[in-house]
Amino acid sequence: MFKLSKTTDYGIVLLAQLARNASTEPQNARELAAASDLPVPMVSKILKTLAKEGLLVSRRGSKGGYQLAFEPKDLSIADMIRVLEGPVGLTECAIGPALCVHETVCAVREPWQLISGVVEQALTDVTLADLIHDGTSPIFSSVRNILQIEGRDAFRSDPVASPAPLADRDH
Amino acid sequence: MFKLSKTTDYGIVLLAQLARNASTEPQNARELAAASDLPVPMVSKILKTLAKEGLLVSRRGSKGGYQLAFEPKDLSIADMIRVLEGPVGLTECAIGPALCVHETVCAVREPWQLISGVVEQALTDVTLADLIHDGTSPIFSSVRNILQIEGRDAFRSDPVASPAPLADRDH
DNA sequence: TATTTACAGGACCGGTTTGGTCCGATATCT
DNA sequence: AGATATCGGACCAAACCGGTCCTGTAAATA
Repeated sequence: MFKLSKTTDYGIVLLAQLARNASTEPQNARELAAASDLPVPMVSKILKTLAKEGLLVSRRGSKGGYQLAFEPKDLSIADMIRVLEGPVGLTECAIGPALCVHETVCAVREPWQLISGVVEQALTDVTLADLIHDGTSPIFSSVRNILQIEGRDAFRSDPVASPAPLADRDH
Repeated sequence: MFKLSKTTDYGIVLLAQLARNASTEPQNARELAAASDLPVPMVSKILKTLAKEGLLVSRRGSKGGYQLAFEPKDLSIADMIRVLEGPVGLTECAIGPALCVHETVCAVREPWQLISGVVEQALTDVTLADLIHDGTSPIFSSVRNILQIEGRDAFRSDPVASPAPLADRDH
C-alpha cells in the first residue's frame, strides 16, 4: 500500500508524545505506551532503537526513562523515517549510485531521483515541533498553500482529468 | 527502507518503455523484458496486472501484445503507484477515516494527512510523458525550482542544521 | 548492601508480503 | 491446423513485519 511501517508510525507518535510532555523528568516506556495506547513491549523496542540511533537519551534504573536528544524544531520527519525505516527514497537508484543492477539500462533514473528529491524535501520541511502544535503551526498554512499552488498551476497549465476508471483494489 | 516494491518499480519502467516505443503495433512481454533487462515471467505478470487495471490494452494471439490505454501525459506517477501498489498514503489514517484503531487517541493525524497530501501531490504532478523526455521536460526545471525554494526559505527562515550524528544503518 | 526499577541487547516466532516461476486455457494471426 | 501471446491462477521460497520474551546491567532508594 505504499506506506510507512508501523514501527515508524508508532515511533513518530512516541516522539511527538515525548516532545509534548518535555520536561526535566524522563518518561519511561510504560507511561509512553499508556499515553499512546500501544503495547508496552513494542514501545520499548522502538524506544531502544531511537535511543541507539541518537534521537533519544536514556537513563536507566529507577526514575529512568527517555528524553529527546534534540529540540523538536531540529528534528525533521525525514530524520525520523531515516532512523526507523532506513534511507528515504522511492527507488533504490534514488538513494545512491551502484545500488541497482539495471542502472546502465534504466532510462528513468534521473526523473526518479528528482521525484524522490521532492518527496524527501517535503518530509524534511516538517519538524517534530510542527507535529505537536495541533495544526496551528505556520508550516501547515504553507503546506496548504503549496498544495493549492501545485494543484492549480505551478506545474501544468491545463490540469488533466485523472484517468478515472481504474478499478478499486483491496490489497 | 521506505521505497516502492520492485513490482511497482518495474511496472513504471515498463510503462515508460511502452510510451517510448508507442506505435500502432503492440509490444509483447518478451520484447519488453529484453528492452528493460528484466525476467520475462515477472514482466508478463506485471503487464497482466496493468492490463487488468486498465492502464494497458492487450491483444492476444500472434502479433499480440500490449499498448498504452492513455496518452502518456494523462497518466501520473501517482496513478501508476495506486494501481500496482495500492492507495498512496504514508499512514493508514492518511488514506481514509476509520482505518486506524488509535484514531481517537492519536494526536498527529491531521499533520500526517497534510504531509501525505504533499507527497501525493508531488507524485501526481509528474506524468509518464515527463519520464520519457530524458529530463528535458519542463516539469523538471519546475521541480528543481521547488526544491531550491523549499530548501532555502519557503517554509522556514533559518534552515536548521540537520542533526547529523545519526549512525548509518543497513536494513 | 539488598531491592526495586527500568533500559540494553538479544533471540525468537508466526504470519504476511514479496519476488519470481510455471501451467493450462483461450484468443488471434497466418 | 499450427504458431504465437495473453489470461488466470496456482504455487513456492525467502524476506520482512509486528510482536513477545528473557537475560543482563545501570541507577536510585531504603
